[in-house]
Amino acid sequence: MENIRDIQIYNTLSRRKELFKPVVPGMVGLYVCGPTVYGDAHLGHARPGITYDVLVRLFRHLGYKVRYVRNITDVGHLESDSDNGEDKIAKKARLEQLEPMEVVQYYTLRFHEAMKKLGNCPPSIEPRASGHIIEQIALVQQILKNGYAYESNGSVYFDVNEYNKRHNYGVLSGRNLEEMISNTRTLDGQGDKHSPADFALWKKASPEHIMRWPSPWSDGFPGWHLECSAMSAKYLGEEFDIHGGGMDLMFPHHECELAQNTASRGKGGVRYWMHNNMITIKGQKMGKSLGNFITLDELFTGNNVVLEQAYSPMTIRFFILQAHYRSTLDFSNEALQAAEKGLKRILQAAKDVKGLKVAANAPEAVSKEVAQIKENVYEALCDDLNTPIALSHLFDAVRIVNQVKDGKQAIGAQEKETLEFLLSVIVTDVLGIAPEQEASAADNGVNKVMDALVNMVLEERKIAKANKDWAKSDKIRDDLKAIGVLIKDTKDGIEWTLE
RNA sequence: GGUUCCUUGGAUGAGUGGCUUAGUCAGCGGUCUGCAAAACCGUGUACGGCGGUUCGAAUCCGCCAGGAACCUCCA
Repeated sequence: MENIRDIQIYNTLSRRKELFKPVVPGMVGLYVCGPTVYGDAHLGHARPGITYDVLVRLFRHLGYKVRYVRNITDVGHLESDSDNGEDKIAKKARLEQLEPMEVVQYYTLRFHEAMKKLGNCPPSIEPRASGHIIEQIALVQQILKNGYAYESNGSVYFDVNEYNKRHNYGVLSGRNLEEMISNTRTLDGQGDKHSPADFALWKKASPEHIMRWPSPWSDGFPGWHLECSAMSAKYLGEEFDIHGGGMDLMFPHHECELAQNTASRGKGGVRYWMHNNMITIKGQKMGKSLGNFITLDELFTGNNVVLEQAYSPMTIRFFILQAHYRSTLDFSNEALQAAEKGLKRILQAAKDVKGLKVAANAPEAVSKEVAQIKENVYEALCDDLNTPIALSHLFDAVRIVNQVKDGKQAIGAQEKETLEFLLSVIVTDVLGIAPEQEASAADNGVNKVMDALVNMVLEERKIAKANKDWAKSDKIRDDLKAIGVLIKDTKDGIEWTLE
């Protein structure tokens, strides 16, 4: 456990990096917008999952106590903001002839599974919108009471113009209200709204709408933006540290959330807004609208025409960590394949570092370099979560490990300890990069038998080699390779790994 | 149309006034090896174009070109 040190975080509100100062010393409250569960998670969903996971891991590593809240949106998220916009969950349920909550349950479990495979820690609290209707109604009442909302035909809308008289609607996303209104695409009227910029806090349900709850205004359902305001305040308090999410949520979702917070309790409630950038494919955003997304399951199995092969969850994680979270990251087979090899290299070194021989004393240059690498890694991570730079320094550590392994460099016990720390604690605990979980065969004895068999075959090969029977020796190597056993002849003997 | 952002070598992707202009992958040369694999060492005409500011710019400013995101749902 390291001591708490300064962390810089880029705050969307100020558009610059700021020194992180928690509301309560030593504690971090983090709220991240989770998925709307009406479909399988795709590569794009992996990004916030991994980004905020590393943030949480870093804070914890540095000694902070973190409460990580990530919601599940299971109601209120409409296909469009027009009056006939259908609820995403309800639509899926109708199409599949399922109960909406069956849809929610199914995709929530699939989401959890994918996040787990990617090595993400589960959130401390994972609240659902449908479980917080009471809190959301109370929030609407408070906003009404404060004069920033109006009821219209059973629905309640946020009065953006009224709000903007005293506050600034648009601070977060950097736009101004007049421009927004003048640029609003003309829909066929605006229904019950007073202004096109207004957004729904509560919507009256049409007769066929199944997901509905009683409220003072109508049987209906909460607006999409409401859940995050209600649940973040409930679990993290009216003022908390960090709110994260994808850049595409900045407007309108986060802008509205901020307005709701301010309208109900007089302050925005969030100290640092963090936004991760998008994953692109051929330069375009991967997303539902363009239909150009690849689901995580497809990536893990290779089952998608654009994929040349399957990519392991850790490869995906490594791929994402090799780019800074505020940059776009372009998907391609080539890039994933590069990530796969880089990952393998770092994991191999993480394994090798444990067996390194230690010299009585190390050259001063190496000693200094190793210490410097550790410092550099921390500096990068604490500089707005610069994982690509942190990884580049970790590869310096990898190089030293390999040099020592090859007998071309000497290190002392102290250096070895630091290298081990970097490649286990930092790589595994902080970045969450761990060797892939072996198949479930791990404990049923199959592995023991496998070990014994491979070793027997290798013994044969050793004899062949001793007799300079290269044909036989190579055949054994090729045959083993065909079933996925890779052989390396090293000066310390033969090593083998499963592909 | 409005707002904002981006354009770095073969691919990916950091950096952001000068310092060695990361790293990963690929390529090339070498070491090691029976060969291979791995590893190590060496190796890269890179900063969209044109101007300007500056002693000095890929980094700041302006214009141009190309691309993207948001403005409707999206992580």
